[in-house]
Amino acid sequence: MTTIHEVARAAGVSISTVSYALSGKRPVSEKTRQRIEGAVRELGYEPDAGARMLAGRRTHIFALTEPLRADTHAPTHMAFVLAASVAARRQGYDILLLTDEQASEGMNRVAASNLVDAILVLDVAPDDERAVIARDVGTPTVFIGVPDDHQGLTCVDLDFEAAGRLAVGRLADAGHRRITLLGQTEAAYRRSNFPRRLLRGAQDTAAEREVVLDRAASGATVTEPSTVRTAIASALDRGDRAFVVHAADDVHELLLGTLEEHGLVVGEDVSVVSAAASFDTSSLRAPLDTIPLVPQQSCDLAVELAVRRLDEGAATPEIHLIPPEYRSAGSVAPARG
Amino acid sequence: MTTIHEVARAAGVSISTVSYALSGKRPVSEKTRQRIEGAVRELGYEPDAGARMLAGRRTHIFALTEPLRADTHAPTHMAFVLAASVAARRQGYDILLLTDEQASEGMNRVAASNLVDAILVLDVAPDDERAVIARDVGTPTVFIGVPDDHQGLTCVDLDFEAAGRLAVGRLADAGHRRITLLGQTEAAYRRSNFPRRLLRGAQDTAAEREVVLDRAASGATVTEPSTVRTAIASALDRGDRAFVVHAADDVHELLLGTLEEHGLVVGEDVSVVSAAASFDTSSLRAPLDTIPLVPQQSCDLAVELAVRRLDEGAATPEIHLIPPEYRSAGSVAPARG
DNA sequence: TTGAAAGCGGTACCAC
DNA sequence: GTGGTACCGCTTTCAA
Repeated sequence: MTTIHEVARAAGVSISTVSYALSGKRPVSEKTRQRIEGAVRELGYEPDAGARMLAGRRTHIFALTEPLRADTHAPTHMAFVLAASVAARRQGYDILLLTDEQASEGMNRVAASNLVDAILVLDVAPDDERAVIARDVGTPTVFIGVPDDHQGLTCVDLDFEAAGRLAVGRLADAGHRRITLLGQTEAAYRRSNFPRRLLRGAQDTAAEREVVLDRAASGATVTEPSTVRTAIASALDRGDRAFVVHAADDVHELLLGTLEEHGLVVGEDVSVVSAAASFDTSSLRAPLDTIPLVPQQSCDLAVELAVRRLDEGAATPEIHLIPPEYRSAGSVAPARG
Repeated sequence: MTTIHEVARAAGVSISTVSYALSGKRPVSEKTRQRIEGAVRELGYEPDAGARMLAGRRTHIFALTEPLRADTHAPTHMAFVLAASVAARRQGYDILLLTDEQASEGMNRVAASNLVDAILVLDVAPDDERAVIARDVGTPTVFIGVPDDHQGLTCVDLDFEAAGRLAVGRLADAGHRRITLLGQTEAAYRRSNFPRRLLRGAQDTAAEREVVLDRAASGATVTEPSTVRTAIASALDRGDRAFVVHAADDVHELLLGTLEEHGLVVGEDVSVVSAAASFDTSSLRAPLDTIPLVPQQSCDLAVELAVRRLDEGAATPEIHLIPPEYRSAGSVAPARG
């Protein structure tokens, strides 16, 4: 194992100079810096993690807690884990996983042992027990998602309410007076609060714009194709020709397939807006207007907030809602007659 | 922050006694142990991770590398990550995530900086570049999966070949002379080697037992419902009444759905065996004979091997293939006519 | 059965 | 611009 002493000797300088050359916390003459960097490369030096943690006050590790409930949508979840990991690495941090029971219990453990510099919280539930823990661990914690009681917490999330308003607003703009919100499973509305937030936004705008908002869940706990098809058929019977979809990719496929079966062309006979989808909607059979949920965006911000808190000391905890963005793809048509 | 000194003072002993009382590496009288444990609990003492890493030679962290290719099956992958995490925790280890580019690059980094005690490798490709890295990092590495060139590596995996043999064997036992293997996507056969291993086992036994083995892939890169349906219809036309399924849950559903549409009852008119499924087959519309792939089993073994290597020094690298287990559920019927 | 003390490999202060 | 060195908090010899 190469130590900083060997690097110092090889470069003919003291260990403190090596340390400063690498951290940049003190100016080092160009020449000696070059020599040090040469020695580092030649010896394949990498600072010992344990020593760095002990001497410095940074571990360069973030914890990522994820309960992984049985009904977690795996692809979306993986996208968030990946995004968090990428965001952390960009700032020089590694991710330590706290899954399952460890999601809560582990928070205290890693905080008490100074294993991590900050904690990122995924898969946030309305009554998330991690909110309580976050308030009294001394470790900076950032929620990616917003629990009902978010007092004193730092949270990052897409502004789902604004997304709901935006989706309904655009359809209302196109002249639609009846809109169906094809939403998440019923279980999701109970388990998380972001579906409700989107719904509220949609309802508010519907009321303002005086349009009727019909609702259709995509199933009880998992997507039920027959339920979805029936719900869509009913909507069409009612005369609805505008849909806001806030659901997984398979529900999108089901909607587009069912509309096709009914001989309706998206962007002509019917209008569809996909809201807060975390997957790539461009792989669907028809291009859809989208208000995307970009995991990387949330995670980048979360990491940035954590880093800022570490660098600048205590910051005001607050909710950071990312404004939704509307991407047109021609799936919204003017209402007819 | 509570340190070992404070605990020592509170218990009226020296810090070394505290250390030994907690690690158990030296006998400590019952009385003093009680006092120390009391102090620990009262002060909420948790050893500093950095100090432990530096002084001891253990970080109590395992790295978990997962490239997360675009076509990774998210639910299965998540099951493995969770299983690895649980297995590691049971032995007192935390999991550090190395995703994406870090999957390879990170291995060297965490090894050189002594951030982890061992590395677990997920989502193994036939020509996995991590095999090369594993051979020359000084850190014990265990593959969950088997790359083509596994010389000098420690690998853990289900014995897919045996699983293939077992599945075909049972169907042959039931008198079937034509069997269709409804397999993975074509991309999967290129990207991983476990589908090929299962296929080879199936083919071997088919040859031995003189049964015809037909093949049907479930799609090019992702499941294509129409492709699957067509393939099943062809198989039925050919007179095949026995299926081995080695694919994701949606393919299982498609098979069962299509058989139903054809008026065939599983366990009576047709026989179906699900091989190496990592999901819960009991939630399918019909109970299926299963040769399960249990992530927890592989991960427990992988962690055990890693721990053993740390405790006992170098061990012989070798391939550990977990014998498949056949679980009957009445979905295999005697062949007719 | 217990204690004292020498490191582990860095960081960052204090001098020069 | 550079070097010396006192820690950081724990593990583990060595001694009693």
